[in-house]
Amino acid sequence: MAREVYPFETIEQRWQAFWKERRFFEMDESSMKEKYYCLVMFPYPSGDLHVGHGRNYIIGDAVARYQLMRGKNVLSPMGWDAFGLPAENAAIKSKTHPRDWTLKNIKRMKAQLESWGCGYDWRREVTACEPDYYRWTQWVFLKLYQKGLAYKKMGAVNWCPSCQTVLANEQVVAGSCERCDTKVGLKDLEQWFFKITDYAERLLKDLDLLADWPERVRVMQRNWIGKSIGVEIDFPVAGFDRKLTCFTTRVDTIFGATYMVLAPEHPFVDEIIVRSDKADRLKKFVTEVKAQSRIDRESQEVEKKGIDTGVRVINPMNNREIPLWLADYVLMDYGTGAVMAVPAHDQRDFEFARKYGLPVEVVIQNEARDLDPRKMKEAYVDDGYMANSGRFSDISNREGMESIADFMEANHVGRRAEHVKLRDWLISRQRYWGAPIPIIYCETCGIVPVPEESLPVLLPHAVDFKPTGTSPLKEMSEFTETTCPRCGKGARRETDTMDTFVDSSWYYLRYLSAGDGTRAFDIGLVNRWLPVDQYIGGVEHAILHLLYSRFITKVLYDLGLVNFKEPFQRLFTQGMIIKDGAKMSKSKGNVVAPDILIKKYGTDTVRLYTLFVGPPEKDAEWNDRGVEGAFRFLNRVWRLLELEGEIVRRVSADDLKGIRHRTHFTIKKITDDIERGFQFNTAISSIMELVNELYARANQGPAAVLCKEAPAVIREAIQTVALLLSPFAPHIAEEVWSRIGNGESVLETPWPRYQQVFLELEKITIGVQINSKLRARIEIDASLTDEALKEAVLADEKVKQHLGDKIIKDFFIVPKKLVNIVIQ
RNA sequence: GGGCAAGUGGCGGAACUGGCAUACGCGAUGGCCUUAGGAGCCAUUUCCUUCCGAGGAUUGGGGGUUCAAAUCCCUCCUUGCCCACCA
Repeated sequence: MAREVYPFETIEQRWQAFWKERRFFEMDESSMKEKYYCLVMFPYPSGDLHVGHGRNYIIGDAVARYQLMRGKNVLSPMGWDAFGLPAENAAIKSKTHPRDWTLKNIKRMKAQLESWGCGYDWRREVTACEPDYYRWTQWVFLKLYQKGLAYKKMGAVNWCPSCQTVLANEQVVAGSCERCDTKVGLKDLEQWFFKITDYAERLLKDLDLLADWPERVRVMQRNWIGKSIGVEIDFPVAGFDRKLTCFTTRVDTIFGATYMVLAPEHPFVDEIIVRSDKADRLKKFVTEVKAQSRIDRESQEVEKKGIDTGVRVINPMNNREIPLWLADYVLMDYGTGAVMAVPAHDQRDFEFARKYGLPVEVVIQNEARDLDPRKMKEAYVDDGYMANSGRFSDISNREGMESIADFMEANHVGRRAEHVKLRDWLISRQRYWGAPIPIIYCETCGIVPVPEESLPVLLPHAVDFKPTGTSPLKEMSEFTETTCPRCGKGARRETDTMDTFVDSSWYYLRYLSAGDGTRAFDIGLVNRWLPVDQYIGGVEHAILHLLYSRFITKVLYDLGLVNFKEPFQRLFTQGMIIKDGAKMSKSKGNVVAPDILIKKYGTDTVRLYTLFVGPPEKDAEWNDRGVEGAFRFLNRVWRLLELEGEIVRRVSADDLKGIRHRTHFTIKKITDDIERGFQFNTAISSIMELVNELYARANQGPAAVLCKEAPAVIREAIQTVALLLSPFAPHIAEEVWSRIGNGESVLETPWPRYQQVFLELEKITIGVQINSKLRARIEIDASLTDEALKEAVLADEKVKQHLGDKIIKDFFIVPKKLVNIVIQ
């Protein structure tokens, strides 16, 4: 049996064609209107999109449509983060070329985006794996190279000894290679890095400029950069003519240092081994630690282990000799790779000292001054008073920190220093499917950058994939063999490609100049359109992508190529869509495909439900029954067209006041909800309330007298429903508007404005509390004075009943809301 | 272990600056319409008690501030996310 539902299919097709034909989403460079750059994070083209992905694009589209109606010149572009590992995996598995696989997915996903009714300026589409894009990614690399911000050094990578291949962290499953199950180790390789640490301070400080970013994202970035303030201390090594420097944030505990620990990778370790009588045991220890994969090394499960080197270092504060150990818990790439261990006041040192029987000495006392190393079960890490610290004893440890630092600087045994956790950005990938690093190695000239005019370094198309995942570029002489741009002699090309995060760290600039074969971006255009007014994407990119983009922007700023310091003015991170308690994924089999739902209920329903399901910044559970609810609502909206006359015949003068109030209240509410952080869920619920009120009027008895104003007021209400609904359910909104509105398209109609006079009511209902308990509700004139209000409340029968003859102690009035009568 | 969120009906969630808790939707129940209802419309729906007037309880638990607390403070519990040997 056919259900009587609104003809969503024809409506949606018609309006999508109309928008395209009228080019509503093509940004007009010559327009004098205020610009609005609405950017949704460009997707990795992995194949089918599900409703969880859809949330991202639907939010972005709703924002773009709202801003168009606010009269802005909106730029809403879309592109593809098209390089990356999955394409290579697919190539190996199904014998397709990564490019074919990627372009096929792009085609499919583009069709899905269009079926959602999302409007983009497709003239500006960018595809990161195409030469006209990655040519400029290579150009960005050269800019960093010229500034000394791209450099080569040894770096450790996950290595599968059986496949002879570098593995990404995600290819290491429980310490073993995902393909052949061999135990994965670390291997040092020459790698390209970007010197992001040079920008750590600015990346940290400029977070203050990003007041419109979610606080939690700023906190995550701050923690990731991880600045700590402390002191670098030089410890002379007994019997060696050298010092070991360690960094500490707790210089106040220096008198309690009972041993020092080096990372096994520390360069001094080799010197020790050469002169040690237990060289074999030390070598064995170092080898064991180095054999651990990164995952194992950083796992908390594995117990810390260490070994005494026999060497002793001298504490510069008290000239005491303490033993030097090696331990796997000290990392070479943080601080100096050497740690002074204070077991009494650091939990990790405490556990290590207890395990190996090293002394524990209290140098910070608690309030009760009763800390005793023999009785301690854990380290005392709080503030306290200096103890056993020579002339620094008895002052507070905070004071001690400063005094000791001053002393060290004066006596040249240490200095104040800052360290950051942030590491330089390793951009080399031993992969095929990425932008080739534009570098040439020449026997005579050394490392030579490819000249800008020779870009792009093209990725060869005809390649042969090994099942092990080894990059095929290495063995392609037609790629590797070249001539040196400097001396003309034979030379060899770099075969590493760039991390895909490089591609995505500048794409928002390319949209302004997509297709321009002469430059990466037009400086004038970029400076006019950036920073992005609203960036929208998943919180999983809160750290890396956003940090790298900020970094690249700052580098371009320093090069005078852009005039803004931050690329993204406002950031919105939407929550995930959950199904059956878990994130949607193919492997879990809980994916909700949008195509079926769109076919059954139409795009507007899917869009409306997606926005209604919950606050967009939070995770939300998908419920197919809820989709039906959204569909019911849109059908109710549709039927307003035929109910209009009925409502007009049934409304009284009072009803009209109520409807007009509700109409204008809804305009205000929705505008506030959108402006105040995209609260689409409550915005939609208030449209539902307006529609519900119109239905209530349609179902009551006919009015005694026909109101002259009725047709205009009811028409205004229905038109308002269409306009307010249009960012969320644009197709039905257009259809309703075109049938009863005054123009062709809602997109050419200004966003409605509310009138203050209609927001104010003559009669209001207030709650009456007696001793904070609600006892009555009374209707009063809104204009009543406090005195008159009090009188009216006390005259109410129900109130009188509850008051009895009790004495009124206090009478609180909350204007237009409630009163609270306090009695004995 | 650290950091950040969050805990409200059977469910998703609302409540803006401390001011009528549970808007809106889902589900459920009843009615109307109907040959039929998996359409539509209407009504009820936090829980307990009820003589049907109403009364009492309620925002993870406990305590506090206040005329007034989901909201502020203290404390405990639970869940989720991110980071994690960071010296």
